[in-house]
Amino acid sequence: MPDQFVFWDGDAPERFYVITEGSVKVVKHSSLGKEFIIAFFGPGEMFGEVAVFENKSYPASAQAVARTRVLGISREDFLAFLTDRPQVALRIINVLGGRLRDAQGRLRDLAGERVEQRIAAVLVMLSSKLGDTLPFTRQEIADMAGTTTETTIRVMGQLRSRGITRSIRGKVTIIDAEKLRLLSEGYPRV
Amino acid sequence: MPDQFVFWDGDAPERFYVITEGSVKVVKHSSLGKEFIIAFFGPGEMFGEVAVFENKSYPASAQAVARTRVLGISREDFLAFLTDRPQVALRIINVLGGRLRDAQGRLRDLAGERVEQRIAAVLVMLSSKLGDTLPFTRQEIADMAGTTTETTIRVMGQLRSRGITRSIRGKVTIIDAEKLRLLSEGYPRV
DNA sequence: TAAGAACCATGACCTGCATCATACTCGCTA
DNA sequence: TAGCGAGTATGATGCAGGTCATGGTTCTTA
Repeated sequence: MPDQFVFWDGDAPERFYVITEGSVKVVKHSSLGKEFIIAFFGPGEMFGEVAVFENKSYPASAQAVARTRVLGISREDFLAFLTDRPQVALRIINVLGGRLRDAQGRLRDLAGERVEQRIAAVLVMLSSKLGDTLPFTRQEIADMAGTTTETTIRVMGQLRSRGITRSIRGKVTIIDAEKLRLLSEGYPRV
Repeated sequence: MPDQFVFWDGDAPERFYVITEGSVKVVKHSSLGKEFIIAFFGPGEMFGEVAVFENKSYPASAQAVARTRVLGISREDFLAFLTDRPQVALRIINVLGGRLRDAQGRLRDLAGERVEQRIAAVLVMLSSKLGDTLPFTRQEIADMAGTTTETTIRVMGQLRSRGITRSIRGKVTIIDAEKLRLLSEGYPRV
């Protein structure tokens, strides 16, 4: 179901999940309740596996967006499955490595760059996974870029007037991917 | 040698490293050259392994602090070593998982919290690895918290006058770990 | 088809923090 | 032991972007 939580930040990690249909956002809340979206996952992707491996409570919450089906796999089952399939372990290392790389890149962006650039970076990142049409509201984009809805609306207004994106209610279309990429890398006015 | 680089952001990943002596900081530079410290590693810890596994160029630079010795391990050697030692692979998954968890926690902090809180979070994180006396300058702490040296100095001045930390030239000592933890979690004035 | 709820948009204001400037202090080494 | 560089400290100033308020528009569902 939309908006239903698969697990909450702090829950004990009974199982991790693979998405068979729909998508899931992983969110963390700041001390004042502000939401920050750590990642979106779609069909075929897994989430929650870090907590399961470490056997520590989930470090974030997972919430379904749209109609979603997930497959839960228990810790024991998976560890047993893993130990005599080294190839799978290597694959997982790769997935984790990729996510770590992503997270660190975003860290740098959040720390050093300014909003316009951060929003551009989020859009680039999303379009690399989802293509040129992104099904997100400004609210959600704001939560991913670590800024406010209002600021995102203003920035996206400029992007539109510069012919870089177009958008209608809940959907953003990237027109000029190249300019967007330049922006995300810090070239001032493209 | 101090300040010497082990590898640079963008280099081809020939090997990854294990520290035998000294320590290493992993840094990324923003588009304007501002430095952001992603992680510090000490003896026994490895770094650069994500790039090696994925066989993509290093996503950040690694720079020695103090006198440091590292052991380099090549991609082929390690993959060969790994494939018939599933336990090692599991161990690596754990290490990566821990780092991912860290990175995501810091992401939320950078996005949602304000400087004082972010600096407190950095100090808490460091002290959990290094104990109560931290060998860092305000400059370095600033680079980890994603702020400026001046701001860090001001904030640390307040922390000192509130009896939470003490510090001399290049060293910070945590007096009241509990208050610091509360601060890092967002309790306003402790 | 009316009413409510999301979403988008814009203006006015204010503040946290970056930036710039200056100066003091400690530790090193020539 | 003088002098220089790195670290620490503090004030003045400016601005990016957060906050608050208000209104319009599209979607939904009763």
